[in-house]
This record gives sequence, structure tokens and C-alpha cells, in this order.
Amino acid sequence: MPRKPAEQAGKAGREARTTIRDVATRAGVSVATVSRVLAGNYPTAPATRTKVLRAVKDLDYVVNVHARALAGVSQKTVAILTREVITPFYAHIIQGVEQQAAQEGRLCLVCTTGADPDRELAYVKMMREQGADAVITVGGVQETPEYRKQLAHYAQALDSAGSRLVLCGRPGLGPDVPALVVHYDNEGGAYSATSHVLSAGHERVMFLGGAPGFTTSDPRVRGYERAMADRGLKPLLYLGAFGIHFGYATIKRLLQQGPLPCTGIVASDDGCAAGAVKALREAGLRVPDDVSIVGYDDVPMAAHMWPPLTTVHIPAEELGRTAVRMALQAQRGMPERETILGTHVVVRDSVARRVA
Amino acid sequence: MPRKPAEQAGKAGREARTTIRDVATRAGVSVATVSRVLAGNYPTAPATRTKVLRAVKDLDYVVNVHARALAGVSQKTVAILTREVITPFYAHIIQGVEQQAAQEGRLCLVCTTGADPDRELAYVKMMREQGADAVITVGGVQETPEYRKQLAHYAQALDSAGSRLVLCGRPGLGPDVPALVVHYDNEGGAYSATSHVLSAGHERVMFLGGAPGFTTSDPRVRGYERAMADRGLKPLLYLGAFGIHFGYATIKRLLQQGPLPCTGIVASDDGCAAGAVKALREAGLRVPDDVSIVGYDDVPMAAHMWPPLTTVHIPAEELGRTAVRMALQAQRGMPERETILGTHVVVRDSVARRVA
DNA sequence: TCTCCCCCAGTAACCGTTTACAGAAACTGG
DNA sequence: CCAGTTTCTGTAAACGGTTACTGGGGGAGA
Repeated sequence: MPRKPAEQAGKAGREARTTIRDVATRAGVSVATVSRVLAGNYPTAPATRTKVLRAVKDLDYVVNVHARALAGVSQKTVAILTREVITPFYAHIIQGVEQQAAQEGRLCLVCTTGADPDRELAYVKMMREQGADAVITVGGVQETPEYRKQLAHYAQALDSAGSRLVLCGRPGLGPDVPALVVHYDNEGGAYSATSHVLSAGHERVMFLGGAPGFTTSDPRVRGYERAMADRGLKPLLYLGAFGIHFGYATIKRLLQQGPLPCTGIVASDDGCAAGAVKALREAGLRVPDDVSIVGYDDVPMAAHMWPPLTTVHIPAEELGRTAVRMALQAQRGMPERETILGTHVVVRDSVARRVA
Repeated sequence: MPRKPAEQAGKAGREARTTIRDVATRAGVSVATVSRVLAGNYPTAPATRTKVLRAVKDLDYVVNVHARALAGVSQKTVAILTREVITPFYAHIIQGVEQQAAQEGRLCLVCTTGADPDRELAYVKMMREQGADAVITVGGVQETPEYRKQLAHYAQALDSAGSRLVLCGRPGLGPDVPALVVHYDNEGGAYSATSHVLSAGHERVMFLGGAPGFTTSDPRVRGYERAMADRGLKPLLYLGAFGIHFGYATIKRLLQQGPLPCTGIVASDDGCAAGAVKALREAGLRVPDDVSIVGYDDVPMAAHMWPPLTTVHIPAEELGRTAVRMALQAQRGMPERETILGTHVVVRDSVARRVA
């Protein structure tokens, strides 16, 4: 006999979990009956039903999801792979994913990757083992050819296992990879934001922030450049990183070197814009009177900074909801491959008409 | 024979997942050998090992976690039950939980309850089925006696199944309930914040915001009241809700009714403070020159509002990390029942000395 | 050359459910 | 009162792994 009959009963040994067998014994019925009563999708005599329910309550029985899954009915799961969770953009996406998942009767697994492609890949693999029916990867990572190849492979594998890989808030991997894409119009947003500043009469407008190579960064730069080019203006790029710190440090350094080379700033994100505003103010410059600025992302606090920040709104929560909706629809045969959600600039008080 | 031998092979039928048996066949070994090679915790001849790995790769085999769990080794999971995810406080806790969980080799399940006790209870039950080894509930809900009784029951049940229930950022359920508690000094923070305003010379100081009955609200009110009482001052309470909207609306309404009945405000949370500042500014009042204000939570943006907001810092991420650390230690027999993390007021520029 | 070991690999029980099939009990109608 | 239904309930295979125990083969020591 391969296994000891679990009779060690030492004080250290956890007593065995109560199983459906225990319930059956106590109720004086078979395990099949218990299972059927609990599932509720099969005719059962009221008396039997009562006995079983009674036994379940007495024993405080709970099903074992693993056994249940193995036997055929599994609690489905949606996984979201994100760089981190505290940035409002990610938090909103997570919230959207969780809510839509819950609505569709799924549990939501959150994994942070720290923008590390290898960790992301490892998680995708793990999710495949878990049998998640949707794996949503959000945000940009630095994409190497090897990374793309791997991801394409996993997309394929998930697909043939009945799951889906969804790229959320990032561009697709090409038509041959069976991954779904939910994206927003990154370039268009930057184009609109830049145009907004430009049409207030500014001509020297810089683009501040963003991490080159990241898929959330490059299109914004492109949108900015396109808007500038459309008016015959030369771009003025200060790239480096996202976030408050970079915005603050960069503007501060520039200010120390001499007068600011522009009267308008298109920031890569609201944090960056906030940093810039802080540096500007510390140097005695007024926003928007002396320099106008637009952010990107429409973080909640953007509306409550001083001045309220004009910025580009991204429908983050909707992005998350759409991701799981698409994945689940795809399982049911709806072949919606890609959806792009719109962005728009929300005008507040950080941009002013340039006085010549 | 109870089950059809899966020979339907219709075009609609998903082909069966490749199993360890397939791998064994292809590699020309037994399933035991495959399992052992994959587990890596048992001596294996290099040649065999190679063959198996080869077959695994060729077939693109992945283990089935459910089968594995059923057989004894399960991928453990930590679950966090939270009201929502976008509020920075919750987002930070989630991040802390996820990171610590990952570090301990656990996956992290996130469930939002919308502050609905019934949903929370339902999730706790579900997590018991899932076999999560830690269930962390964060934030306050309106606690009815029935709710407490249920939660105590689940705590007991989880405990005897080798899991733990952790109450995070909320008070305990009493000494007889085997739930762990990770909390922060809510009342102390409010006391310090209030004292900070008071010692700047203010005497008419209001408490603004907070939802009565919530466990994150009442202690803050108590701390405020205690600080006021310690100086023989009468409390001035404007309770109602957390968040920007309530702060804005309440101050605006007050201002329409006449002059503000105070020169200092202790807000229930940073959002509320931000709303108040906005209303104040719109009415032409200056912060902190005309009225001083302190927030609570130390949300990221608090440092970048104008003026930078003096507020109470809560170690939210650390709260999350501690929650999973405690749960896991408790499993290993360490009986740490409760830990209270400290809070402190971070002084910025929204409180000024009262000029008489 | 013959034992005795040691190292690896194979066999098969078991984890806790679900469910196809079969059989029993309770009705129904004639 | 009996055959034909209908309505439940029980039996046992299957899900896909893990691992205790067993056994075979090769190397080492005598």
C-alpha cells in the first residue's frame, strides 16, 4: 500500500479536512446525493435535502475547490499583471478588472511585475498552470525581440487552452499573435494636448518626461511632435522618466542654467507636471501666467492641485472592464480583436493665452 | 462505465489538455519519474532528466495546479478583501500585501466589497473554499452584531483549517476570536494633528468629514475630541462622509451661511481636506493665512497640492506587508496576536500660527 | 566470481469531487 | 393487483497529479 492510512494522529498533525464523505455518512446518504443537493441542479427529495443540509451545517463543511475543479467544474479566475498598484492609472485599471470579473463570477488575481519583462513572463506561465481564463497584462515594459517571441508563444498556448491573453493599455504584438488588445489613443491625446497649448498662442513648447522605449511614452512623444510639425514648429524634448521627481528635478536644473527655453510644457504625465509646477513656483514663476502646462492621465488630484491641471483623460477603469469583457466574449466565440478607447483633454486652469 | 472515454472528438470539443501521462509516454518513462524530475527534489539520472525535459518542452506541458493541490502540494494564496482599490490608502495596502505575498511565494487575490458586510462575508466564505492561507480584510464596514458573529465564526473555521483571518486597519473582534489584527494608531494620529493646530494658537478648530459608525472614522473623532478637551475647548463636529466632495460641499455651504465658525480644520482625510481648501479658495480665503488645515492619510498628492498639506501619515503599505507576514508567522506557530503601527503628522505648509 | 548495497525507476493508492449509468422505490393508469 | 413510468439514490470511474514502497541493475568489496 503506497500511502500510510493517515493514522498518525499526532498532536502536530492537523486533523483532516471534513470531506463530502463525512457529510454523506452523517446524513446517511451517498456522496453523490450530497454533491447533487449542494449543486442544486438535480431533483432531490425534500427530506433528503434537509438531512444533507443539516449535516453540512453541523460539520461546517466546505467544498474543496481543487477537487471540484479536477472533476470538471472550476472556479474561474482572471489575472491582471501590472507594474505596480499604487499609481492611480494602474489602480483604476485593477479596479475595472476586478469589478467586471466579479460581475462575471470570476475571482481576480493581481500580480505586480515591477516592469520586469522576465517576471511578467514568469507570471503568464504561472497563470497558464492556474487555468486563469483571462490574463491581462497592463502597461509598458521594455520589449526585446525575445520577450515578444515568448509572449506570442504564451498567447498561443493560452488560446488553445481556452484562455486569452489581453494586452491592456499597450499596443498589439502583430496580427499573427492571438492576443487581444485594449488600448487608448495615446498619440491622439498628446496631439490634442499639444494643440491645446499651441492654439493658446504658444510657440516654444517643450515635451517633458517619459521613458524612451516604453510603449506608453513613445506615442505621446510622437503626438507632440506631430502637432508641432503641423504648425512648422521645432520640437523641444526633455525625456528621461515619468513621475514627480523627474519633472521637478529637470525644471529646477533648467531654471538654474538660465531662463526657461519655452512658455508651454506638455508633460508625459500628471506627476511630472506636478513636479514641474512645484519647481516653477519655487523659482517665482506663475502657472499659467508665466508658463502654461498640460499633464497626462487625469489623475484624481489633478483637479485639486493649484492651479487645477489641464490634462488628458484616460478611461482607465473602462480599460480594465473592457479587457475582461473582451476576453470572456472571445471565449464565447466573439472575435473582437482590438478596441481603442478614446482620450480627451479636460480643460482646467493651467494653460493661459500667451501674451506677446 | 460512468464516464464516456472522451472520444467525441467533435470539432467543437476542445482537445484534452496534455497531461503528465503524455509526457511520460513520449519520454519513455513512468509518470512518477516525470513528476520527480519536475519537482527536482529527488535523485534522477541525468539522461532521464534530459529526456523528460525534452518531452515537456516538445509537448508544451504545464502542470495542473488543481490536481497537484489535490495530491498534497498546493500553490498557496493570500486574499485581500477591500472596499475598493483606487483610493490611495487601499491601493498602498494592496501593494504591500501583494509584494509580501509574492516574496513568500504566494499569489494574491483581490476582492472588492464596496463596504458591504454581506459581500465581505461571502468572500470570506469563498476564500475558505479556495484554501487561501491568509484572508485579509481591510478598512471599516458598518459592524452589526450579526456581522461580528459571522466573522468570528469564519475566523474560527479558517484557523482550524490552518489559515488566518487578518483584520487590517481596523480594530479587533475581541480576545476569544482567533483573528489577527494589524492596526495603526488612528486616535493618536488625530490627537497629534489636532494638537499641532492647537499649538499654533488656534482655539476654534473644527473636525470635518468622516462617516459615523465606521471604524476608521470614530477613533479620529475621539482623538480630536480628546485633544480639544485637554485644552478645555469645545469640539465642533461636521461629520458626514469621507472624500473630496463632502469637504468641498460642506465648507461651501458653511461659507454661504456666514463666516466660517473656526480658524482651523482637522479633516477626516486628505481628500476631504483638499475639497475644503478648494471651497476656501473659491471664497477668497487663503490657506494657511486665513484658515489652517490638516489632513489625514498622507496621500501622495498631499505633498504637491497648494499649499503642501500638513497631514497624518499612515504606513499603509507596511500595514499590508505586516498583515501577510503575521498570518504566515502564525501558521508557523508564532502567536503574535496584534500589532499597532505608529502614525505621525508630517508638517508641511497648511498650518500657520494664528495671528490674534 | 559472488554478495551486498546503492541508486533510480516503476507501480499503484490516494487526494475530494462530479456525474454517467443502473437500480430501487413510489406512483400511475388500466 | 400488475405493468409501466417517473423520481430519486447509489455505485464507481475519472479528473491529473504525488509519493510510499518495491524491484531491478550495476558497481564495489571480498
